[in-house]
Amino acid sequence: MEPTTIAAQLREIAVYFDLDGDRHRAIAYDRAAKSIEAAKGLHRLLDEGKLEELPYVGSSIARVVGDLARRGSSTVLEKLRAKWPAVIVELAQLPSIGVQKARKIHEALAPADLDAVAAACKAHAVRTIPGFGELSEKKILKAIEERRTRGTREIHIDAEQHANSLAGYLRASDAATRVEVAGQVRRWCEIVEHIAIAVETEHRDVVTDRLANYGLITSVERDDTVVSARLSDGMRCEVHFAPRARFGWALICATGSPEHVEQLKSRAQARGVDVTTLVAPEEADVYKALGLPWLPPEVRDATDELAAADAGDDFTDLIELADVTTAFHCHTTYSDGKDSIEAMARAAAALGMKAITITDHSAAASYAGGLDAQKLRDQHAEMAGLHDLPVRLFRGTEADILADGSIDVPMEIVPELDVVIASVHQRYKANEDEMTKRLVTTMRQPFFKIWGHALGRLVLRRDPIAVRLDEVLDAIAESPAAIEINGDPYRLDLDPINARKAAARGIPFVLSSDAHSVKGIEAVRWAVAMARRARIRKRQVLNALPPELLAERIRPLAPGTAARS
DNA sequence: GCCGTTTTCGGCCCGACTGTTTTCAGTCG
Repeated sequence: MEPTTIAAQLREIAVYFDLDGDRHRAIAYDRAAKSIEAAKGLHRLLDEGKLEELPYVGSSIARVVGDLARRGSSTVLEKLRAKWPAVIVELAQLPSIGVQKARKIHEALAPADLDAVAAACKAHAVRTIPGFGELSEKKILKAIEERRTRGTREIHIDAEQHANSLAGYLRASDAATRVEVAGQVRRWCEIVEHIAIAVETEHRDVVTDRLANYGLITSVERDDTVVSARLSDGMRCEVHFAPRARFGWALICATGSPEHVEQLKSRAQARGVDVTTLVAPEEADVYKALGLPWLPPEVRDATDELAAADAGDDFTDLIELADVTTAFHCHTTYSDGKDSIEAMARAAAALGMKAITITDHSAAASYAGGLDAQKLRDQHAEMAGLHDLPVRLFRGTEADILADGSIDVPMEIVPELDVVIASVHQRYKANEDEMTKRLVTTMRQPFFKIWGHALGRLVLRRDPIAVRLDEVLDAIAESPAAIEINGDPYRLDLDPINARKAAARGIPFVLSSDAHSVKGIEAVRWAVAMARRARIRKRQVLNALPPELLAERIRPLAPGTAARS
């Protein structure tokens, strides 16, 4: 079981102790949850019996964590769940409702579930409880309705952990011969609305019983072929079951998108194929029966993938992680990174990279300890002194795009740089006209630059900047420039839909990690996934080139070009 | 339940904000 899953259950236990009125014990579990999440190598600590070395983890919580990790639940949690109705915990986890309000509602109305709470709000029964009024009723109703329609939403990295954790738990069942994570996680959607898992089994009831015992599951609805469950944080979870002969179709259905599946059904009907009875243990067997090549999950978005396949595109030349030669957009201790140049370089090599671009912040990014020309030259001096590194080093900068569209890098130092990334870090809220003009100006700068985390969004946390993107893309297409697909799992920027627009203009890409630590370099896998969703091929990705060719393509000034000031 | 001692039991963050009140309880970061 993954650390985040264990932490979620510790937090659930905290809610119960809060309900019991044991505030301090609740805080202890909350703190332990945070500690478990932050722990490095939790399972190693567990195996070595060293859990209690973690802050806020004592002998009691260590035992609970051990139980959760080994068998997916703990007697403490089971007893507390038996004592308190699920509706209280669900209520307490709604926004603006906490443990106290949840308890008051339960004491006054004893609702069976959230639907009953919603009904009570509509009947104006909640406002009769001391401390509640008209506004509270409206807020609660809204929160319940939002949860019902949307469930909870998670960014990909979080949903992936939840899904892997649940899949691992189901794999331990002897009755499950194959378990695959499917759904939006498998399609690398930036926002995941529900988790989906496909299970190959001849004994569906056995696996369903095991599912119901998973520590994070609060309710299970059994259907014919799909079991729908609710995780304690509100996330919906679908498990698709099929025997071996039908697993291919089950995995396709579980993966989606729903529209893609509908298109396949129509196609099957037109061809007189019954996909539900077809003997097809693998997805490829189903696609083959429909006259199609196996389609990567990333392109199953019901835009034009079937038409493209019919026209001969089998998507085998989409960019892959193994194609990436150069760890792009990496920060070091010179600005706001956590690790040294050498450590970053060795980490890139360990991931199979042949080169790394060191691109610390520029002077305007004072909050991040940005480098001025002198510090940049100091950094270059250190790089020149690093011998016997397993990768080639590129000297770069992630320069701020200033309000007037100029790039915060002194012109006299541009010829000394191997690469310039230009990003917006300030004045995010400029209006659409200003932002468009600013970025068009930036892109038309006469030297080669890469537009970093283009729209500045943080998934589910910050909206993209206001800009007429088409105008900026047109400017890039006519200028020495490329676009970054930033793999930081909180950014994922430029997004796949807009990246397709850029790709259609022939604009080249770099796939970066925006790493601020050695671990951060691995985030390039999200950049690759976003690029695959945008149907980007290996030939369109600059850092899939061998480093010596990459160097020529990204050098800010062509050899012999004088720097202009 | 954890922590840190005044070493084996007492203390555990707090202020802004909101909605409900008429002086405060509860949530959130």
